[in-house]
Amino acid sequence: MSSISVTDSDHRRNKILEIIIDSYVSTAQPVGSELVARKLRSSLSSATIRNVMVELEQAGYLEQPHTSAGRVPTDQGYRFYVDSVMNVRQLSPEQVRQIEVRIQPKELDVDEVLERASVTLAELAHQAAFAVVPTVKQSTVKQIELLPISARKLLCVLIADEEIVATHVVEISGSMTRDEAIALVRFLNTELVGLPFGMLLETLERRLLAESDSFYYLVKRSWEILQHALATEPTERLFMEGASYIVSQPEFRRDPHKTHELLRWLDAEDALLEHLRHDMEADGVRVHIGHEVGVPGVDECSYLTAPFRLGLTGGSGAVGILGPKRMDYPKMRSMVEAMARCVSELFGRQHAT
Amino acid sequence: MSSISVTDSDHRRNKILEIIIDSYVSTAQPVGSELVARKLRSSLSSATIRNVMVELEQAGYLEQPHTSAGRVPTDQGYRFYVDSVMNVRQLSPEQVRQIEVRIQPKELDVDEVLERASVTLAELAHQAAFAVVPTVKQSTVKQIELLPISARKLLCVLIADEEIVATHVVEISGSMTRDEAIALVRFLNTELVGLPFGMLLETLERRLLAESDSFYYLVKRSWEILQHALATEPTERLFMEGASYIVSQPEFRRDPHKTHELLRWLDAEDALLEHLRHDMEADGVRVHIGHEVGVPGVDECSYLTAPFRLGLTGGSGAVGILGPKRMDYPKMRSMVEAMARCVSELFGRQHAT
DNA sequence: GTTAGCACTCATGCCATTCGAGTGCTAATT
DNA sequence: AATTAGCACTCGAATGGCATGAGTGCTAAC
Repeated sequence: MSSISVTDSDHRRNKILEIIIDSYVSTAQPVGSELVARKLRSSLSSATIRNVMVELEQAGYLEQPHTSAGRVPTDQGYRFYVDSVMNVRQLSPEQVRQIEVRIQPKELDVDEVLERASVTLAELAHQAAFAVVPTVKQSTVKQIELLPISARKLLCVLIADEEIVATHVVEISGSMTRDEAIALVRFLNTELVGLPFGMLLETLERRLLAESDSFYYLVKRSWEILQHALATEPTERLFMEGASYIVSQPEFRRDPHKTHELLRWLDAEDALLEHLRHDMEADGVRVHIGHEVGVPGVDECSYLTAPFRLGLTGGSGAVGILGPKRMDYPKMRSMVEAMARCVSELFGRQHAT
Repeated sequence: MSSISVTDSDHRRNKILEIIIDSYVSTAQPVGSELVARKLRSSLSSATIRNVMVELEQAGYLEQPHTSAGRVPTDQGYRFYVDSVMNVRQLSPEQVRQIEVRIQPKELDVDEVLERASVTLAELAHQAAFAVVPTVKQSTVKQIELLPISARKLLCVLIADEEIVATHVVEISGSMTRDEAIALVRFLNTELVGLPFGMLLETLERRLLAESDSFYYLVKRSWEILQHALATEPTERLFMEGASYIVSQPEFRRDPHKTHELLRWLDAEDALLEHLRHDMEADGVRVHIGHEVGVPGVDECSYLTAPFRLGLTGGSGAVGILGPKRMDYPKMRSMVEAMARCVSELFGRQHAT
């Protein structure tokens, strides 16, 4: 009996929290008890709502900008809402189809797809959107080619399983005959195919130590070339679109300093990637709210990420949305989720054929 | 006699305009006659300065935010200043060396150099900086290679004279034997080398019309492949860095709407490129001030560009700085100029070897 | 041509005031 | 025991009056 009443009152509390957050999200104004009472169909008076609101405030979910104002969700409040209160929506098949159409590339190129993905996400969500793209470095060797382009220069072409391609101009010490080049390519494509790019150098080094290797010279040359090529290859690339959506939000109009801090963070791609790297290995949508983002100046923002994988062997990446903390989480969540699925499927299907 | 007095008074007028602009640039505050009188060593009274200031105002070079405020330069005032008043500085050899060091790439890759160029420019100038990079499409064919990567897919590698490389995965209709591929590559590299990439398709089409061409099949196949490869190849790429510097300027702190408009413009890369395309063909530094930029919302900004060329045959690009109209033009000018020269030399020297 | 002197303008900052949205508390009601 | 009406209270936002002072334009004298 007591348990029933507890869940009942819990349910009501959550409902009220939901109304407050929904309202605050759409108006950016502190929410008063009167308004909640009106939105809540069950005819409770504003006084009762007020009692519940103090509970929610004591629980750390709400706060007041000042004594005579309505309530505003705290970071913890948003967190609880996202984890336990909001009802997760799904995009309609129609909306999903729209995404599919918009990310369809002219040629199946990872970069192109994910550039499109971030643009699409930004436009549909009216928020800043991003995509982290795995490069060859995260994948396994499908093919390696060397094209001589001048006396001392080679073009080293790295092709990963998902047909991600990276090219690097490598300056070689000494000269290289045509036959040598052919032998080298043959060696690379018989010995290294299927290995992760990340382990190539290590593998070759191990073979170098096993001295009497009859391929010693080939192994050494391969190592030199790949060392150069992989050194300048980034592990992932970042696309970012629609930063302008964010600064049009009232919280940033009020406080230009926040805008500056935010843009400084976005300018420093490396710092951003460092944050996103963790999310790429999660296996579902992740939400980071306000201070959770962990960057001092940007506690007014939240971001959501959804990971994807390219084929079975391929590297992993993520798409995401960045906006003010006060954002429509259910909608944003469904969007990044759908986008990640579309990207995965696009390359999964591809991989199957 | 009268001519001497005219130039004299002209000279004084310009000097006063210079002082006003310099002062406004560094403080963002309207400049009063008293302040100018103090900065101008020749002991003229503020009253005289005021008389000159009305002249300058009537000439359209200055304006007053309101009756009881100092003067502020108009767009036309900046324009006159940039064209005729400011004394052009040169960067010290030391500063130039710093730039050279910072843009030195690990491997000689156009993208890498110009990414570094825009980052460097942004950091040194404390302004947003950009670089427009020519792609293969603007250059001439040095080498073309085709690598089969699966039954129906080729990797088409386009190498331009300056060793700019572009790769495209092309899906081919029907199958292609190994011999065919070899013949095709030989054809491409004997018939097309030295031609501008922009004219390849045209050239091939002309040969197709000359029906009895013994290579008919090869020509047709080449056309198909190159058509796909070139279709998705952009003509230029844009690097943009340090947008955060701009929004920290007082004009944007005061008016968040301007910030929004500016970022919207920067978000739309295509529109931006359209603007920059003209400047790339100029043969010196170009300055666009306020409304001259031609974008309704961004009349608080100016940008400078300096073109560069990659080698002799290579495509042209530009580096530039974007900041508030109220910027240190002499300094910015010397910086973009030096940067463009460094980039040109880096590739020029390269090309010579 | 230059300058001292002066009246005039107008944005800015400051203070007092009002206004009202929203609260917390208490006592009455269900 | 939960809900609610009633009410005093708080405090930000908006308003208006007022003093301040920076900077101007004009005039008359140098």
